[in-house]
Amino acid sequence: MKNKKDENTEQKIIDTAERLFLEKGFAMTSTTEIAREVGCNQALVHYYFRTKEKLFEAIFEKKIKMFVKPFLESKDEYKPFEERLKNLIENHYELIKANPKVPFLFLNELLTNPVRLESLRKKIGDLPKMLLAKIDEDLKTEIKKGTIRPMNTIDLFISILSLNITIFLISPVLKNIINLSDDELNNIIENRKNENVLMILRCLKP
Amino acid sequence: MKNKKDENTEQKIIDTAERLFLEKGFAMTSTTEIAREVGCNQALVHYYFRTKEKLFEAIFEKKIKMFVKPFLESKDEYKPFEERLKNLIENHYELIKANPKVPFLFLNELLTNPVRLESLRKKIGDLPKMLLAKIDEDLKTEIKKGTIRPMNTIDLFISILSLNITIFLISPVLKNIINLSDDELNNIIENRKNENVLMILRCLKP
DNA sequence: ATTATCTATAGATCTATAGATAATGC
DNA sequence: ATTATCTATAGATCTATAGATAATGC
Repeated sequence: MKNKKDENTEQKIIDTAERLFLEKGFAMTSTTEIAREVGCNQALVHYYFRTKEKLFEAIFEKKIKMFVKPFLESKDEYKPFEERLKNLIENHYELIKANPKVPFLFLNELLTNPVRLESLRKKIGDLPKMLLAKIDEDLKTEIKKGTIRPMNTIDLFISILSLNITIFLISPVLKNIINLSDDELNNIIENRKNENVLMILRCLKP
Repeated sequence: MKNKKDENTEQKIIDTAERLFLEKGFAMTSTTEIAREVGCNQALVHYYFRTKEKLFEAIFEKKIKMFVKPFLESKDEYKPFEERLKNLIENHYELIKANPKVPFLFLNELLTNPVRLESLRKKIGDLPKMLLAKIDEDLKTEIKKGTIRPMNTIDLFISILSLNITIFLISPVLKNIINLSDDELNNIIENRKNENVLMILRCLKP
């Protein structure tokens, strides 16, 4: 699993760094440790990526793109609002499920490093506002029609994000503290997608 | 604000350490930095607390107790289930609102340091399971009565936690990325308590 | 020739402690 | 006398680079 046999060293470094950064964050991962796990010497990590910061940024940016991309490819535009919303929630959930440690990485690095937050803002610019505005339009139309209770788009957004990310943020802690088996945890995770959709759709009702 | 004039040095060290640990986590805060901000030399931090780890643990434990305590003092037992639940959500929300950086501290330290997670588990033991069991009893009764749809207690718990913590976890990021003013952010935070109660109560309906 | 890998090391932390000196309490 | 504070320093990292050597591509 870890070593696709003929992976070159540069790729091995990226993969190992990604794994360690996701596990422990930037600050707690040293280039020495990355090199040790790759099985090369520490200087080689710097040969390929010059600095630990640049190595991290390459990985961080890849993850950001992975999480932004699906929201740019908007489809289903002809379907009714509720169905589009359901798809949005489910796709978002599946994306996180496939990358369960990414939410913590984003949170950790954006909260502890103001420079990183600032550079993210510069990179994505108005994108979040535009996406929100798009949903806002839809929502306002539905509210006018009376099919949805009056509410702010930002609140809807926060509700979805809250429900979708938290289970993945806390699952290692939950597993340990409540003493859950792998199966029990998987059941919970499996079940939550529907639970989240249900909660959001119900909360929209007038 | 920062210096209650005649605070002694030991207390100043605790307060400063708490502030820095909450801001940047254990790993990214050095005893050198704590001392610098306190205005003493670095050796003094170790004089009072011997190790950085012990200093952190003192603070961490205080925060854990602060968050566990309200759930041990269960009152309102005569009131109807929905009202008790509403109070629980609101009290939990207010507690986090008063300590908005604590959720990140817990998450960060419990996820990146397995030893800390293990020692927390040992300390609080069966408590979480017992609290869940208590809610479970209530919930089962209500489900039997038909006042609440069939659902798992753990899912209810996760929903509440998700909705209550996330806004505080993400607010610095949100503020920057969506470019919110302090007032706008405060409005959102003010509004979410009701929003969360509404969502949870609605999701319980049969 | 060029690229990949290694050894060695400078320079910057950081934690923790030893031992000296100043302040305080009796 | 005891407690609080300081200076100095050992020892352990860690990042980044210089310069040597091995492997590869033409």
